Amino acid sequence: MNIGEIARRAGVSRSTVSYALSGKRAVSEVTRRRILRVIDEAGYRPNASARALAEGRTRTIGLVIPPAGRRLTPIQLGFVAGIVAAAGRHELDVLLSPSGGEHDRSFERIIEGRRVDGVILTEIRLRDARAARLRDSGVPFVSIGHTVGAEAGSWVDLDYEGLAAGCVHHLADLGHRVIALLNRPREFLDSGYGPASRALAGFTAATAARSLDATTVCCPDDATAGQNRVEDLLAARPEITGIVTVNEAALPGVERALRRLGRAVPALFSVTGVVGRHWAEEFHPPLTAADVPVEEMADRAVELLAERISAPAAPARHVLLRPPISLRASTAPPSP
Amino acid sequence: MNIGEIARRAGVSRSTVSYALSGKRAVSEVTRRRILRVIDEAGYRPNASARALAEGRTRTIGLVIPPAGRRLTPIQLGFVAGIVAAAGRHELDVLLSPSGGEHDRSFERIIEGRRVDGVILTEIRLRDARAARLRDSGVPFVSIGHTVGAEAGSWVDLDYEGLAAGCVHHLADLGHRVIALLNRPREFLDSGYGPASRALAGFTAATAARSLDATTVCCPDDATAGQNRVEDLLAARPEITGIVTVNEAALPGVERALRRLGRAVPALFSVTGVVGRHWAEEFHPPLTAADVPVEEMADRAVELLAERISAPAAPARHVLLRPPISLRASTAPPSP
DNA sequence: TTGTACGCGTTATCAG
DNA sequence: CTGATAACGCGTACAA
Repeated sequence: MNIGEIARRAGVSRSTVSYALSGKRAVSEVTRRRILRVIDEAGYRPNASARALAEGRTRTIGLVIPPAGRRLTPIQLGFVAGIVAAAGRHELDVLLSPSGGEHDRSFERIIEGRRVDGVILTEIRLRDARAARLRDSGVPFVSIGHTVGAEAGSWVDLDYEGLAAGCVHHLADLGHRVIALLNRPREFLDSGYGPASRALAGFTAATAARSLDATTVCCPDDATAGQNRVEDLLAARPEITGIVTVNEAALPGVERALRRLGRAVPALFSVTGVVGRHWAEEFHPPLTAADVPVEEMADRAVELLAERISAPAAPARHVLLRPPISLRASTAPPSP
Repeated sequence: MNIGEIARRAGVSRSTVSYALSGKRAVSEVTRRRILRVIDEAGYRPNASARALAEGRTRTIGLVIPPAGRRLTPIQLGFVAGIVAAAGRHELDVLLSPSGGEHDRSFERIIEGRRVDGVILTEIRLRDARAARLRDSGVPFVSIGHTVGAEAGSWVDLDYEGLAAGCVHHLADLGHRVIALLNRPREFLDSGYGPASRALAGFTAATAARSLDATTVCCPDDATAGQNRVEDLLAARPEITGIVTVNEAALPGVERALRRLGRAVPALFSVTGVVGRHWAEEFHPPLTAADVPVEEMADRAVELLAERISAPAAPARHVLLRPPISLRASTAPPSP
């Protein structure tokens, strides 16, 4: 069933059928009703490919995520779910592209074939080949996360610098004097991954401002590494009384390490940081932390992208979110 | 840049350009080279929408996942990542549709607009409105998971019945006489969710066959619930020496409950089951369990779908996987 | 208020 | 071996 057949059955031209459906041109009420009845009887739906071709837009956005090899974290999963939901509210479908490096097949297919009206990039790096590619090709895009010098593109990000500093101040206010930062993996820091480097900057600046004794350590994104790092850290520096972490995947290991070392939380040891709400709630005791507002970030990213698609010439917009630290039960004054 | 312009610059017809690219008709070497050079210079890429229209296929598959409200488990995330990767190997893109209930916007958009050549359904239910809808509309589909009476469609599934039985036999062989099944949430069982009901059936049959004292309990998909369920279970029936679980999200809670109750694993208590490898490895001690072969299931699902797309009339195929139980460190003979 | 023509890429067909 | 043409299916600028 196609629009021509509907037109034939309704005794009108194809354009009249199209206008009756879109309302972009006046169609007499009688004609419109007749057309709609025929459409209803025939169960006609416009073909998306033909529509995309004629309109010059696909009503689809691309969502670029790290390839399957690198394990997706629950936060990234949250972005995917949130973006798909938000896109649905804008009547947009989502094409998933697992692309990391330079010339990625699925990424190229999507861009070159103009399969999408815009792209959302996640896990953006300092020099991001995908962002450069999108700029060159003129496809509107928004990134979740930003890098310095990326002012040209729109982005949504978390103020890791301010949040890490906020955590430091919280611990300092409670009376902690010797604290540590449990950061993301070393490679992430080295490759200029924003959250890792900005958390480090915020932590360093705030501990200096409060004259705290500060240690920082990188940690792979898994529980075993988290356990090892914390055990090593407290063996080397037993005087540490609190940890700020931005590595949520390490949390179960942090919990285990502290238990094994007899550092009861929060009586003898405080833990805080920036993590997904799920992880904060699963921690024992529940973690006092800035919850990553995954859904809000996804919403804003889609919103920004929808804007850039409809007005590509408008100036880029930047959204830097700074959620509050949710007081739960993992921080307290240090034991004397 | 379009194919007509390429044809003009190369001094050939549009069809020759197309044939030179696809190889579906012989084109002289000289002409072909000239065309390819022009294409290269102009940076021409066929428009995917126009190609989809002409070919009558989109080179895209739909992946239907539970909506964002219901938390996605790491296994589901694994399916998404695995399917996207496998689809990429078939030169297929993936359109994500978070759809659960009856009339879901994004699902309808995808099906009615013929935006996809086929669909992969996950989290399939006993009477699945989406499966019925796909059957009616004639869109090829494959489901991950199956229900009785769904013989008409192709599917890939895990033999939860055999796997649960295998876990029971493993515990029975070690000498356990009183064991329990920690199942998925009660609503899942009630709504005819296959893995939950088949695990229950396999567990029940095997414990009966081995004359074991068996208890079964449902458990919401989270750690806190897991802890509560296990604590309640062992308070009511302290003689239980082993647990079979198909609820991976509950595992961190299971670990906590056993520790609190002083049931050292595996010396005093055994734990086994069917869970994603990641969860098995994060458990302390590492969990002896049948690892859900997420990647293989994703591969097979895409493969089956590719077959159904190319030969829709061919009979449906069913793949029932039964991975081995990986011996790690969480089971041992019961203490005397 | 309605109809016509165009654009997009692939492919079958007919004609060289 | 190559070219020309039409059809696929839609939205929409433009003409009537």
